[in-house]
Amino acid sequence: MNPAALEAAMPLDPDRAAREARKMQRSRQLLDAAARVMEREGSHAVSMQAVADEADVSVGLIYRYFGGKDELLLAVILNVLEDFASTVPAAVEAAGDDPVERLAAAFGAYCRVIERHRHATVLTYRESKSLDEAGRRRIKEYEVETTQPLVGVLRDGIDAGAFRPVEPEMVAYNLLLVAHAWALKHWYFERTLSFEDCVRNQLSLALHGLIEPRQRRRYTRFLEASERRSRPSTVAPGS
Amino acid sequence: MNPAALEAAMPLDPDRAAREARKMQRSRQLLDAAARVMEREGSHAVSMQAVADEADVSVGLIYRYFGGKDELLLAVILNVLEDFASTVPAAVEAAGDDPVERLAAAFGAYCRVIERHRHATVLTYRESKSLDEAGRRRIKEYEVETTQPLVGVLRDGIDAGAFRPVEPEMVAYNLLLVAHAWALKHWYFERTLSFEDCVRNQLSLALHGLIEPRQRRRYTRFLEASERRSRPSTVAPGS
DNA sequence: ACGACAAGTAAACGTAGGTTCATTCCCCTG
DNA sequence: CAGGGGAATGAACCTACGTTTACTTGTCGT
Repeated sequence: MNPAALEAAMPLDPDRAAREARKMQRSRQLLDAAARVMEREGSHAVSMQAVADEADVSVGLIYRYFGGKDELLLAVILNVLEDFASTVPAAVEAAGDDPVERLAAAFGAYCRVIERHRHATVLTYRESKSLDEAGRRRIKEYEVETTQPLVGVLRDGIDAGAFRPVEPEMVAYNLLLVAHAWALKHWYFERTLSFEDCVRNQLSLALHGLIEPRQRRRYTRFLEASERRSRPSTVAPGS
Repeated sequence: MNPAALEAAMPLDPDRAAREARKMQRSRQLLDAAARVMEREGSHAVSMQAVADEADVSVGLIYRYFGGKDELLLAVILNVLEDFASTVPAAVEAAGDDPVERLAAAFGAYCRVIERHRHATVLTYRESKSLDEAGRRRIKEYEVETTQPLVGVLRDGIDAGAFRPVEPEMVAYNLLLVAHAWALKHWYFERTLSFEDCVRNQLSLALHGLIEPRQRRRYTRFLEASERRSRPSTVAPGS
């Protein structure tokens, strides 16, 4: 019997419950501190001391809540993935039945999670090396899982004739990558685009490659965003 | 007067030249060893000892050729970028005048460089933190520079009326990202795709979003690759 | 008020790994 | 053969950091 099962067996103890709650709160605090510290000094690797300082606690305390640095790191990363898992499907459901609307909602939600956890996202790429094989597997599997809403939306859209018959898994992962790009290449994109503009442009670009040509006219509002504002000069287009 | 200038002033000294050549050779050897060692034990951070062992030299020797670990890392990364800078423009030139052909050549060349240096590429994401600000800036600027061929091809294609009027910088960077994805998410893509198939699919997908609708019919050979082989089952497409 | 137990602290420890340096090796010239 | 100088070695050094642990503080029931 694991602790969780035991707790479920006796849900009445208020003392136990209160302590659990405070423990959760502390965990969150530490997690947030860890996320924040890598936001500030993005260049150095994250040291336990730095996390402790950020959270205004002592180093030793972290070890009461997390088994070690690996576990803390893993927790930060999983925290992001949980945000995907709870946010994206909800956004899709709220978007109605139209496949394009649903895809737009899913992608938008995905991007917004990234924006919320921008630095934790790059952490996934930077520090996943220091995790053991089990941790890495867990992250990979969870990441694949978070793309399932996108895959579903794409598949439905294809079956409904709104999208071209592409490989949904591949396209979904491409969308994931483009979303990650906002975190990974932030120094590049922020030079010319705001977050919202970036999302709109990327979505428009993707939809141009996805939507079945005959359906185009119904979705012009999604498709216009990525066009350049200035016309391409006076050169005659007929080559 | 720096050493290079001095050497240029007396190009006749064969002794000096021979030494320079041997020095270069050793540098390459160490660089290759560094690249290889992170290929083998991809998970751990790369230790100087490991690099030394791989190159069959002593640790101390590395410091005769590189100022320290940072410099070695930077050299490995710049080495990849140099490959882009020398390979991609050549491929574009060899591709003729057609904008789509040129883009396909540029993207293909880009991807092939990534494949050649797959592990060094993920290194760029993983370890760039341990570089100083100057090193990181250098990498960023060089990276932007390597996308210029793509930007040029896109811009020309737009002016020629072959591509839709998109933002060339953004699309170019998306292509770069999709190419990097082969290295970053190799564990995912390799499950279902060979390298060549992946490149073809990605290119096809991108072109579907790029090519001016009226020009489509001329480029069907590029556009078919990303279609699913099996028809989407017997579900009636009319929703 | 007083033990008892959880919550929290900070100094000490251990070690991995980057860097240095005294020494040895090797080749070339006189 | 001698000796000089660059190439190469690897053991010793040093620092940073993850982890442990002996200790202090706070809280609660009786």
